[in-house]
Amino acid sequence: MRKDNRQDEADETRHSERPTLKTLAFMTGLGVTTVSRALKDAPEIGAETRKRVQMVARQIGYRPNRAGVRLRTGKTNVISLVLDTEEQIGGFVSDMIYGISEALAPTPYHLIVTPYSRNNDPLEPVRYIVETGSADGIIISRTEPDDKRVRYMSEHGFPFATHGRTRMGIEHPYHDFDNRAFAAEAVRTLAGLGRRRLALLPPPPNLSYYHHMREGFAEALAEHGLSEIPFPAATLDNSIDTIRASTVDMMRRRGCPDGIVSGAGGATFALVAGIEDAGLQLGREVDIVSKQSSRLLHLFRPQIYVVNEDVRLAGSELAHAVMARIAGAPVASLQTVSRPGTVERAHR
Amino acid sequence: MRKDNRQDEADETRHSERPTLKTLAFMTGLGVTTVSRALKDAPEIGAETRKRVQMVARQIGYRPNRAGVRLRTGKTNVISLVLDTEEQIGGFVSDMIYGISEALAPTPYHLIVTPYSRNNDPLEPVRYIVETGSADGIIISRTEPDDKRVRYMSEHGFPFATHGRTRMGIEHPYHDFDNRAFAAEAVRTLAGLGRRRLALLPPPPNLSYYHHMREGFAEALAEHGLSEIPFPAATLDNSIDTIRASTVDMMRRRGCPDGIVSGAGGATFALVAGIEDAGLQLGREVDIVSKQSSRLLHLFRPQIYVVNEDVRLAGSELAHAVMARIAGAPVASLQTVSRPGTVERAHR
DNA sequence: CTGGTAATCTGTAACGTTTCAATATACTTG
DNA sequence: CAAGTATATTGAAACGTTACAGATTACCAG
Repeated sequence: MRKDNRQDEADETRHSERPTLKTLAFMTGLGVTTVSRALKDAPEIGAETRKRVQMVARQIGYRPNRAGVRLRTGKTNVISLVLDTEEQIGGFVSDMIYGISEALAPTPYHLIVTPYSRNNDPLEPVRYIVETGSADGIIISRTEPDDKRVRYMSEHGFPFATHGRTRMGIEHPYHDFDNRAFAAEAVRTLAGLGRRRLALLPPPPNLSYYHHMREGFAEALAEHGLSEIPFPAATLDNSIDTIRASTVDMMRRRGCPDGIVSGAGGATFALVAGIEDAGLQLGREVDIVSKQSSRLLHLFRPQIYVVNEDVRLAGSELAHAVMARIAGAPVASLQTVSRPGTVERAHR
Repeated sequence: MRKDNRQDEADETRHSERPTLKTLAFMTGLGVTTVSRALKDAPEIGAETRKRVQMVARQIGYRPNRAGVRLRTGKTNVISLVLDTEEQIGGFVSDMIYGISEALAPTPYHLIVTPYSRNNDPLEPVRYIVETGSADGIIISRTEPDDKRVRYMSEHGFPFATHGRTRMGIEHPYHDFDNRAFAAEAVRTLAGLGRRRLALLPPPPNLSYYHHMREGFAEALAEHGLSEIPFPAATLDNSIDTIRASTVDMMRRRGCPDGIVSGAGGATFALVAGIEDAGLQLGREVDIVSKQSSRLLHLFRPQIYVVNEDVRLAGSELAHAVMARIAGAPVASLQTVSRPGTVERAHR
């Protein structure tokens, strides 16, 4: 008395429905278990059977039901990108997403975007994902030297990768741009132009790369015996108007900087506007070296010196890192830092 | 002989595990079915029981298991945003995502990003989602007047919303920016400045809003008795270099335009660079009216006249539209067009 | 009282998958 | 040839949820 009989036949009739293991089992005359195993190349399945099953599966376009797998195994095949919704000007989010997508495309993983507002607790979305198991891995950005989220995910053994490094004695996968090298190189460039009094427009001081950038800046400053003019209360996170006003303010003082290093392309727009508001001219009274992820700065003002950051690459690296981590790869192999390219200027 | 007894007790012990309906059933002393129904306010559940269950559920932080729901009901609680990965310069993707996220945040829906390469068939990702049922609804952009994807989803009764309208006799939810009004208003502005020979930098001609923009452009041109100078083979999709080169080419000819309408902020950067390459000056020999989604154009060149498009709003509208469609709302109520704001210029 | 009906509540099955323990078959080996 | 063993295959159970068809109780009309 095979009660399955009834169902197999029913299965046969529902033509338009999506094929399941049961469908395959019926078609091949095998049991569901065998089919399941054959599809994942289990060793205890006969070579011929395996081939036969896989062939039929491909023919009828079988795709494992994600909900079924997820329910049974807990594996979601989802990578979650956790983002803050307070748009940074000219943000690099789209590039990051494209990079991740690119890496995920040939895999069974899907990308889901989990937002949080910067005024809320950044740990919250992470905790939600870990507690509900709604993803297999997480990618975060805006990493801090001592990062709650990193600690939390580490303690819970949850796979993740960070855009940016930490300094908390926890080893974890990351990808980072070498902001130290960038800042140092930027200062050297300005020194080479004869600039002596430099200012830095840095990221907010709670973020890891603030420190890297500052270190590189300070290091090269000392190296060339230059001095720093402090930027009054402005960071890359501020609005265009804030940065612009802050810049005007700074540039109107006596002893204003003759060289500025900017950590992001969007902010540099505001920076330049401020400089010009103050009646100064780029390449004359001041020079700027700026990082950028888009390619617009050279069009904006050809006098700007530019270092490109490939955020798309970062996204791709991060995606590969989380996946490898999920697969159990050792952390040490999943930490990459991309060196900045050379400082470029528009060739007109 | 209640075989469940064993399991209920086991359930009781696994403290750290995530609560399920069974956990709730055990705690309240009710059956799993009752609990399930109580949580969704089914009418056949006693008022007191309902309250009791919901209270306990809230206390212990019960969250329905998505895989369970999905497997049983087919409901994924996922909205998929289908994107092409060929980055348009200064693309608005991040804004769109933020807008969608915003709308989805207070709902059980998650956002998943499904990319496709522009050289591949754009129908493919859509078909994948529909066939595998991996989302409850889809949002697409780069809508064409006769759009395969729209036809496909319509025929399959799959909920979706498009960024941009179609002209194929199929009613469906959409959100669009009134590009016709934008172009017309842009032309009027240029006419008001005494410009007589206008060029349009349009989107690629296969997209719907190409036609809208062209119509508005042509209409206002006729209205003021102005003439069009054709833009040689450039669209908003082209690279910076292409647009720039194309612009130089155009501006060096006799009878070059004295006014240009540009459909996107990113392209306008290239456009301006081209104009200046040709030795012309903005506000003197030429004026530009450009749409933008970021706020950078005024910083770039204060002479540019700008119309802002709120892509974040678009995202939010689209998300609401799909969700409403999923819930069965009539299509007619889910079609919105946002009117452009006034043409602005930097006030220095 | 009897029989009916509304109001509450409940067990079972099913969604598609994988894991476990078991079975059937063929092949060695002493 | 008995007994063990490797090979190939299998059904049942479980993951967490909801739909279905019953069950139990209380109440009311006749």
